[in-house]
Amino acid sequence: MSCHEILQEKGHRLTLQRMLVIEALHNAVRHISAEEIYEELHRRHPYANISTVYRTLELLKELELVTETDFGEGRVRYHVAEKGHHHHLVCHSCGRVADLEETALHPLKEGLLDEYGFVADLRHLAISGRCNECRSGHETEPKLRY
Amino acid sequence: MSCHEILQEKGHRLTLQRMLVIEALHNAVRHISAEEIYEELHRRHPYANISTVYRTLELLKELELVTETDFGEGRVRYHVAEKGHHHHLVCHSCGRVADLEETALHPLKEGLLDEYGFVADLRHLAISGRCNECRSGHETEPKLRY
DNA sequence: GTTGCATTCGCAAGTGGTTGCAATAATTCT
DNA sequence: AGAATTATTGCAACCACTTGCGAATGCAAC
Ligand SMILES: [Mn+2]
Ligand SMILES: [Mn+2]
Ligand SMILES: [Zn+2]
Ligand SMILES: [Zn+2]
Repeated sequence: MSCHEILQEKGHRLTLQRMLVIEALHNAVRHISAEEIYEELHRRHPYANISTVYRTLELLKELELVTETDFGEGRVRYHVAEKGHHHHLVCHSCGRVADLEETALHPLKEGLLDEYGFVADLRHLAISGRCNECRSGHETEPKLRY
Repeated sequence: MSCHEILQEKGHRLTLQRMLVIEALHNAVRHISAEEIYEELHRRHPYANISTVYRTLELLKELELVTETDFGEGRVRYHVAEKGHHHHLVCHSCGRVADLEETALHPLKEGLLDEYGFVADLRHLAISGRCNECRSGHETEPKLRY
């Protein structure tokens, strides 16, 4: 079911602002920031305010329609949930961002459940560290791809 | 070796401001915020500015003398590394904060190293989710203990 | 269509944290 | 000790994000 439908079904209004935020999220190639979403929104609706972007993102997060990920940039990035749940390995040395299957964290999730009865909420995580390329001395140019 | 000694050894100056920040960190019972550190600093050095607190914390993080943890409060908390490295389970339902042995994340760390050659930097993590008490319906009063 | 009510929005102010810059303080050199 | 050099600080402005509030909007009842 689409974001639009879920929003309406739960009794939220499908305003132009919200539709444009959702569209920006869907059009994003990878992970998009609030500021980038706002740029899209502002182009087509100049009176819109960035606080509406943040409020819409908050709502979409609550409904689990988007995930929020902190890549350590000083700003956070968003991704529509229906495009898939994966995690990331962020190298603090070269800046490279690698994808990590969601299943890579299943053992941890199960361990916390078995030993602590704790249901961990691990979605769209960014784990920082040092990547294989940097460790083996092949210092390549940092290519940030969020 | 103490924070003071390591700081000086690496050629950093041991100013009154820095000593008071370090003292506040050491006196803290659990995890202390920048604002709380600043209150201590300001009491004994009224001209000091909070940006000095942030800059000192930044320096101590780089030297791996303190760890930073985001408990999801909207502000971040600090802990001197020599008091021990543990992680936390934060319940988003009741607010309870439980300690998690560092070893609980060792399997993940090893898995990432073996399969991706990635050396993950997992220190003083806060994992959010739903705790055992909340899951079993015994809704107790939320006791935040950072 | 008009009225009434709840939701959403724009705006401005606030929060936690960072940064550029000029003044100050510590360290090194003479 | 005094001068030159460098690190550190205080201050103000800024950044990402949040929030209170009054105005606008959407929606349902008449
Ligand atoms: Mn992703
Ligand atoms: Mn801790
Ligand atoms: Zn790397
Ligand atoms: Zn709980």
